[in-house]
Amino acid sequence: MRVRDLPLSAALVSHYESNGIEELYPPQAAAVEAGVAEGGRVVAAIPTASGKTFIAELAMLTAEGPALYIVPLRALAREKYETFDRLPGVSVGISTGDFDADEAELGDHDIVVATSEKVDSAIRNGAPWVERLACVVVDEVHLLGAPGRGPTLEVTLATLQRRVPDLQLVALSATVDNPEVIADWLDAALVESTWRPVSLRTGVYADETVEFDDGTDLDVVVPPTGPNDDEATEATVALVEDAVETGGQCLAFVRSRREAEALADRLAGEDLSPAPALGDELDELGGTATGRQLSECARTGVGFHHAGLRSAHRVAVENAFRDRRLAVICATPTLAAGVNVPARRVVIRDQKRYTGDSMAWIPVLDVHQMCGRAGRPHLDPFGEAVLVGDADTKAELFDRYVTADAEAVDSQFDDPEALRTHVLSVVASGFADSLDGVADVFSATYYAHQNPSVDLAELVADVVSELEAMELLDATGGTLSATTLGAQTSRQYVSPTTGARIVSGIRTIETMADEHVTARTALEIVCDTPDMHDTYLGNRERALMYQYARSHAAEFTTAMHDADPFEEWLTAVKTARILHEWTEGSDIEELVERYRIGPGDVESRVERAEWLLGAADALCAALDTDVPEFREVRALLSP
DNA sequence: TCTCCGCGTCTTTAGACAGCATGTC
DNA sequence: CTAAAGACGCGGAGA
Repeated sequence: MRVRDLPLSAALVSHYESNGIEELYPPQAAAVEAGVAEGGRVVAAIPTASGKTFIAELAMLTAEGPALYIVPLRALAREKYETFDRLPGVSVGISTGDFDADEAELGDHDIVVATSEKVDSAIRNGAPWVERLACVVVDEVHLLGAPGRGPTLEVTLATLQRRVPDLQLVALSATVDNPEVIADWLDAALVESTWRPVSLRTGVYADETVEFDDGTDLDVVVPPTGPNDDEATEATVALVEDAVETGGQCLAFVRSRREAEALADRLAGEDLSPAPALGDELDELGGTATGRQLSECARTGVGFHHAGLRSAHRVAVENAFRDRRLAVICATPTLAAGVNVPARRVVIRDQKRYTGDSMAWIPVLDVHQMCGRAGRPHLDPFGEAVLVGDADTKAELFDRYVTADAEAVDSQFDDPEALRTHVLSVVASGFADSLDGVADVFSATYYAHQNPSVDLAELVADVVSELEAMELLDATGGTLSATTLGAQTSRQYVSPTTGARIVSGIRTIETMADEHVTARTALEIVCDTPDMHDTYLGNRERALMYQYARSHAAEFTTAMHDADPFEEWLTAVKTARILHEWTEGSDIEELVERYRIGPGDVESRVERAEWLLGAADALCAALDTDVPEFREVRALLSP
């Protein structure tokens, strides 16, 4: 099947042909046969880089009306926006939390790219463009199974389907174990394939040999390891060097941020592919110890990448790798699911990760996503993924990751926090005003599809009484309605728990002496909510933080003897302290040194605090009171 | 007396979505 | 079902 045979305009056909796309890949042809270009609903469970984007474009370009492309990450939204924006005669809009697009004109575009939360929020707040959609494409639908964010996606899709009856839905998934269940839920045809444009061989390293799944072998010379050398690290170094020496780029995945940096330092000593100019450019992005370490490594062609990096540094590393100025990136799993950064070879040194109480195997799906980064279409003759093991683990790694299928995608909707959030939002946005009404909305979720025997009304009833106790919902006379607080909580897009915590904080403030209400008070409230990320509190800092908490006890809305659990509250105090020092003029470098967090962590917490302080201000209005500190601190956060 | 090494113990551990309203130029 | 590696600190041996 050829591009020119598709129902596309001449301009589009020549755009594709001039980019070397003439003949459809087999999965793309299968999607066309399943009807993507004629308004048909399709779920495509196919590997990364096998032409998913083209399938999406086909659906959106042939749909008779505006299209929405839903992604899980802002960085991905920007990447797709740029891709779609290159299509001739197509107007593209973008809507994410950090990107201020003018809402009013969103409906005028042919394609809108948005994160799933942004779409959820738009639906809740009655954005008019939602009703006019003809086509919705969901990227990475397998995230339906992600705790925390999966429920948002399934409610969003359930609501979209109800509000726009003839909507064309196209869902793109990684290869998972139960794509047919997702397809069945969405009433879509399933296209399943493992075909890739660049062949990929996956193997396990042990004893100086990589044994691949296609029966081939690769010998690697690993210099004898000294007493202080880690065997897996030395093997990783050898595998990386081998890839670079034969003209390929390499991604190395490790367990933690610190190890990503350590491996980069180790590889920098090998002087693989000098790029001094890149080091200078990175230096210009501003100095923190992490930034300087990065630029030093980059001079030798080695980069590292993790969420502790400021986003400007992350983007610079991704771009430098794409431009082939970096030969290697040592990364945590950030790079596995983010923007497109393909390499000739992927080396996965660590396959276990700390999960809060013990070391657990990384999910098969995650490892497959990392492996999927191997092989650049049009640039590499093949891709290789290597799991580093040893004689003892080789067989297990093969069974667990090379031969095995990825996990099934299971709904996480019955998580209490998710249920509270969505019951509140359904009522607050006026989609239902009774138990049965809410249950009816939920009957279209993936959860209901997977658990047909669960009594949704019963599930909802429990949640409703919780929300009543939190003063967010009113259920008198059997009719459900959101209280002013509940409406504001839903509109501000904070979780019910966060809303209730802020409200109780505001009430405590009203009982406090004026001189005790300070910036610290506002920050303590906002940092003590589940919507603010925790900041690790080290053992050594604990005593100091305890002292700090005591000396400012009068300013906090939580009495120390009431804090429960105390450790969690002390963690919130640490975050509040960091943010407070930020508002007082400390720069990232000082904070990073003082509190042992990454530059990127400071950045992300400042961002969230802005959002939550805004929500707190809005909740004040709903309570008919005013705490100017919320606005004042917020203004100080963003210089 | 200073330095360095060996060894036992302590510390730390991936990622990252989201809001708004009202008037004014 | 399930931890593991690096940093740190201390004591002792050697220069």
